[in-house]
Amino acid sequence: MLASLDRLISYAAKVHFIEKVNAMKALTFKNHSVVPFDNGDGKIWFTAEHLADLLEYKDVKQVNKIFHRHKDEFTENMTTKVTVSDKSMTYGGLSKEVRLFSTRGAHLIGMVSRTPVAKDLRIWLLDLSEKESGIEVGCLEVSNLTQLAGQKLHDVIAAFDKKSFKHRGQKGSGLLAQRKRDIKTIKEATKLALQLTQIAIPDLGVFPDTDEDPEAA
DNA sequence: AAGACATCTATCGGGATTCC
DNA sequence: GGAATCCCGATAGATGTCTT
Repeated sequence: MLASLDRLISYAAKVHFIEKVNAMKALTFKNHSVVPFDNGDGKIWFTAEHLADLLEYKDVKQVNKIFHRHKDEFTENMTTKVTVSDKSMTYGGLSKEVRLFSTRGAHLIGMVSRTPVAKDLRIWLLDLSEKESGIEVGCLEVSNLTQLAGQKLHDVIAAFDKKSFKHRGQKGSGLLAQRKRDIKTIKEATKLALQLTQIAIPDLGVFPDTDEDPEAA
């Protein structure tokens, strides 16, 4: 009895946590609120169900119908199929395959859809796509650092390192090579910064193959 | 150039079937 | 059992032609 109560509380806590996380990630279009599918790659993915809701289709199947009519127009980064654990796609249960659409894929669905809201949805998706792809890690111009001084100089390097790790330091992101170049730049910048601020430079050693969180350091 | 009309094309939506 | 896929009739929207 107590054990099952324990499980119930634990489950309720998980559900509450998931709902809070989802609420934070929810995207709103008109009076529709959708939580993008977390495919583990940091990108925004919509399920056919999401798109059917956004396009105000009565039948969820319409999105898949549209996709199959135009499947030759979709590239790999526009749509993918994943296996999820259950309908909530977040917690336990049976597994099933679900088709996902990226913001570009969703936009293409919107292009061929003729529902009254399709036009507005296309604009919304374009904005979303721009925001998604507009992640600006920026660049660290070592030569420009001489114009900065003191703490400001170190702040700029730390900010760049943080952004670089966040957007390029994740496994599977395909950007680890860029992250290594960033680390090299950060080393140079740090060396220069320390010279400018007249502090002795410790030996930074060889860069590891696996990246570490600059926050954790 | 703009409006009216006819024709064509693609989508919608419901139902049936297939597949995992 | 449910998602994916296929089929088909109705129809909205696109396109081309003609007239003013």
